[in-house]
Amino acid sequence: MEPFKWFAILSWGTFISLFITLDQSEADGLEQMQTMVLGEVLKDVDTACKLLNISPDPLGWSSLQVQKWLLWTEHMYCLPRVSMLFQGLSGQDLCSLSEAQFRQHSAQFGDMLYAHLDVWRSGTWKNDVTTNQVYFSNLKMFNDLLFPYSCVYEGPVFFADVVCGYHNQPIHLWQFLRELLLRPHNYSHCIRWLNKEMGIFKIEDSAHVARLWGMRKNRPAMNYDKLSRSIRQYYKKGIIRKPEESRRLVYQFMHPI
DNA sequence: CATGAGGAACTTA
DNA sequence: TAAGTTCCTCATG
Repeated sequence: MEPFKWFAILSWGTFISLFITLDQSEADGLEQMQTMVLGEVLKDVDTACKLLNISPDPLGWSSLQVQKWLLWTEHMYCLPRVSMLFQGLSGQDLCSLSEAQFRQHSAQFGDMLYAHLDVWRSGTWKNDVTTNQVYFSNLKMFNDLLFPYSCVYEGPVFFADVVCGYHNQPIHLWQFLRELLLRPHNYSHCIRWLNKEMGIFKIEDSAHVARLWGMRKNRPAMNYDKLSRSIRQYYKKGIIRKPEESRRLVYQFMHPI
C-alpha cells in the first residue's frame, strides 16, 4: 500500500502535518488514516468555501462561482489554465457532466477535476470538522481517494467505462481489475499485464488486490479466497477465464478491447 | 500452504 | 434478478 497516493488532493501544509502525525504513530491502522485524510479533505473544502464565499454544494453555484472554484483548484493543484476550458457553466451544468465529458474538456486533467468536484458533490456527509468525526453518505469519494487523480490514464479508455457511465452504477469486479491494470504506474506491483493484447494479466499481490477490492465495495472481510471465487463466476459468463496454459494467479479477459 | 474449481445459501443494489 | 459474498469441500503442486 502506498499511502502517499491518498494525499493527492491535500494541500502541502496538511500533507506535511499529516505525515508527521502518521510518522509518530505508525501503528495506526489503515482505517484511522483514512479518517484522518478525509477529515483534512473536509477542512480544505471548508476553508475554500469561506475563502471563495461559495456554498459547499456545487449544484448551487453560479457560473461565476464555478469559475472561482476552478481558479482555486487550478491554483491549489497546479493545473495550468483549466478554468478557461469550462466557460459559462453553472454548478448544475458542471455536475451533469460525466467523467468522459470532463476528459473531453481537458484530456490531461479532466479526470482529476472530475474527482475533485466529486469530493465536493458527495459532501452530503454528517460532518463535524472540529472533532474530525467523519461519516460518509457516499463511498464514491472514498473510492476516488483510492484512485489517485495525479496520474493520467495509460492506454485507451475502455468502451464500457465511457459508455455505461459506470460511475453511477455499482462497479463490477472485472471493471475494477481493469482500472487497476490501466494504472500500472500505481498498481503494477500488485496486478499487471503479462500480455495486454491478449488480455492476460497476473495478480502479483493477491492480498493487496483483495484489500483494494474490499475497500471499493466496503467489504472489510474481503480476501483473495472470495475475490477469486467471484472471478471464477466469470468463467461461464465469458468475461474472464484461465489462459491456455493455466498458471497460478494468471487470468485472461475473454474480450480484450 | 496458497491456489483453484465449483456447489450452495445468502446479501445487496 | 444480477452480481457478487460467504462458506464450504476437495484437488493440486
